[in-house]
Amino acid sequence: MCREGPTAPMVERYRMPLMDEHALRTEPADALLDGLTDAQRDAVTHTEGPLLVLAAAGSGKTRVITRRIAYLVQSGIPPWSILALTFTNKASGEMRERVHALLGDDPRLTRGLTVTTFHALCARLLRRHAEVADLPGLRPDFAIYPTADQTALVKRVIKELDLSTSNWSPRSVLSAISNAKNELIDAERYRAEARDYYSSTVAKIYTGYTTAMRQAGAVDFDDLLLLTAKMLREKDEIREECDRRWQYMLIDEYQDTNHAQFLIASLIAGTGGTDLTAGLPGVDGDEPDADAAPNVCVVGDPDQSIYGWRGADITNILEFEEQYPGARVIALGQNFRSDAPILAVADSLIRNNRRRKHKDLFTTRKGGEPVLTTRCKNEQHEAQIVGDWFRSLHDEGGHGINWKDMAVFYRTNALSRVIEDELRGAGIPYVIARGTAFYEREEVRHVLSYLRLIGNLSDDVSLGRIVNVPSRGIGKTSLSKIETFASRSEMPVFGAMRRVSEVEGLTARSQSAMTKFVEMIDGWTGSGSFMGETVSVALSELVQRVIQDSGLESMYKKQAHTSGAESDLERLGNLDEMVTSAAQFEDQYRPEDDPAEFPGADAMRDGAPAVMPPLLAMLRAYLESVALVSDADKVDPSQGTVMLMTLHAAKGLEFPVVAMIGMEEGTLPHSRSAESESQLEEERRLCFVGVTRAMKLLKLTSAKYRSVRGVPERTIESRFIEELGAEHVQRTDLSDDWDDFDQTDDAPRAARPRHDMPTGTLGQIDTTPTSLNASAPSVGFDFPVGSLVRHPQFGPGKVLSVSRGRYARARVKFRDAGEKTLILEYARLTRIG
DNA sequence: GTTGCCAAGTTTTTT
DNA sequence: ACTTGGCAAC
Repeated sequence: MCREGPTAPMVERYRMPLMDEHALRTEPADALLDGLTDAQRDAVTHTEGPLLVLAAAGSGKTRVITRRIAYLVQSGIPPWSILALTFTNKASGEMRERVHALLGDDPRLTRGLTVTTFHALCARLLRRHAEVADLPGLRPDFAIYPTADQTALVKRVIKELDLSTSNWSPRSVLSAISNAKNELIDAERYRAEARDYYSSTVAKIYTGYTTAMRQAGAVDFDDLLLLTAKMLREKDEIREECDRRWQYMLIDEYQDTNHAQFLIASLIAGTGGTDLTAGLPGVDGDEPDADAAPNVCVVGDPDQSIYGWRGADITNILEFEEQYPGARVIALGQNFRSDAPILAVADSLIRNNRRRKHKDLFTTRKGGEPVLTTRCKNEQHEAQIVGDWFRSLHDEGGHGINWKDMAVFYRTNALSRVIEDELRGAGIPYVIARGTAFYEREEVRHVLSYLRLIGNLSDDVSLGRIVNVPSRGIGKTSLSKIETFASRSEMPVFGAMRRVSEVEGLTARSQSAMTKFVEMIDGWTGSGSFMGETVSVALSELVQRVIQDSGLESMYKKQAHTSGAESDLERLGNLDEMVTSAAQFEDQYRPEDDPAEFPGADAMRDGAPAVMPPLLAMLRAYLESVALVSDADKVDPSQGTVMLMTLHAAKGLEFPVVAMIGMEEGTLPHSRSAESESQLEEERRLCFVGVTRAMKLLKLTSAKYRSVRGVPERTIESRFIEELGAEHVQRTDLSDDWDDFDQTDDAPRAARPRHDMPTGTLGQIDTTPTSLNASAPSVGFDFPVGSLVRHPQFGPGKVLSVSRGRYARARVKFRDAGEKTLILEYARLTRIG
């Protein structure tokens, strides 16, 4: 994507010599093109020049993308010159895996291949170049603050400006700031452009927030994009390095890119679209000519654009052809996923969007079941209808459907609760795709704050969160004294604690408490040495020590003991899960996969990474990966359980059986989208995404009464139900059928076996949470490795490993439900065979 | 400095 | 319904 001269075609300049050098195959294997439609084949083999692939739902998009990458490599393109960008870690992980599977084991074919998310790429680039990027206050060891910390910080800033947090709600201010950042407007420009009282106040908060973030050595999600765009724009040598390296670029879900992402992609691609970069230093404003047109391939579907609220700019995809004149456009319209009735219904629905390029959805598949819609009495009834439906599909003699082939989608997370209750009661195993929720739990956030502080001792926000958790005698007053001292002497709070004796007005008691705190942290870091450069102390060990030494574990144990509450035991389980997650990270951590590692460039660099102790490097990488997880990342269809998720999280997935609940005005479309036609259209696309996930069976339900914050409210059926058309829809109305409801509520349900074990939940797919039961068997049951066991929920399985101790865990591979880690004390395992 | 209780606001979706 | 923050008692 270099534009060195208009005469020499890219192919010759870059491809030929490299082919010799690597002695790779010159003819891509035909296998890569097997079984593709003509359109798919075109998309795979179009390697040079800009390409837009309009991939309708279910049109085999992933297949095309992965084969295209493999095809490039087999054509002799060096893998390290290929950059594939996605939005979620899950998507990038899958893509990487599938490409590797296509290319086989030869490391020459995959070395340096960059498949990652926008945010992860930006994080790596920023770390690598922080020192030379001239971004004020940005240090290479920055932390990435999740929403909770952003809110805390913004709140502090608002208070410091003597504004009231009720007039200036941190949430809305933060969203204003976020919107600005997505438009690449930094605090300075925001202030310059502020005209009214509101925006000039937000400008002040924005400025204060940015300063506070940098002081804490942190950035937020939006900063990753904003700062990277800025860096690439202003630093010619950095931009050119990227430009030179990544000759072939691929962007998935292009309809979801926002302005910042668009610019980053354009800058790396090497031709920033004339209007965007005109006048910027280092970028000439020439019309991109045909030879210099970058090899950028974007894949997306405007009908699946559902992130407008996050700044996604649908015009990026609609105007791709204008940005890159001469771009090839390939439409993938044939659907390989859904039966005809589902597709027909989806098409009928999406035709109601006026701002849209129509494209035909078609399938050659015949037959299929009609789409079912059911109007229910209330949300409990609705949940029961769904549960019963799943149960009957599963139990159907001989050819029942596996739980893992069923899913429930809903507009808002709050709707999951009733479904959970129902499925749990009906003994149907389920898992909620809620990746972020795990990391937002109080106890998990505490551990992460400790870890962040360890990874970056100037992270004052993290310090503030845990310095007195559990209570260790460093309360508000002494903390504010040390904070004042710290800001006066311009050092981090933790540094100030080292010099606690110089701080005036501290009691001897709090002085010694602080000294003890410093010693504890130093103990974990080996006083900053992180056990040196060679000894690799396991990350999970560090996490374990933090959990124990900090007193967090005993704090929750004590609470669990006194309260006996389920939530406290859950917390202990989650602490354990932290150790497991760190161990998992260790296993898959490969520092050489860092996309910011440029081949050949290492010798030139003198940054921190080279001297960083391995444990510290791993810790930081771990924290980064944790900061960037999403709901969608946690969806694992191999589980033998029903999946529950939001419509947003459902994008990119498919299930034979789908239930969409809450099909009501105000829920879907959501009431907050009532303001404008374009928001309504986005809701319709959201519905469209849900419908097109279904392969065989689809049921949409609504409740006549739904309780909002405890108050039952009468609802109106969603307009989208009507828009599905009548031809392929079978409607059922059970909302007035009180007698029947009473019956089904009591008799059949009572007769049905009830299982009181909670099912996998709590955000972590791989964890089986504890169930609390007074009559839980005491530990001491013997489950040797290899023994066969039965779990009331997950059925038969085999023990893979057992740990000893108070919360002894067993790793069990279930026949139907996959591998799970169970806490023996609560898991009610029985031995069989 | 710590703990516990009551009032208030809160919910759309997520990297 | 459920968390969060402020305030009073210990």
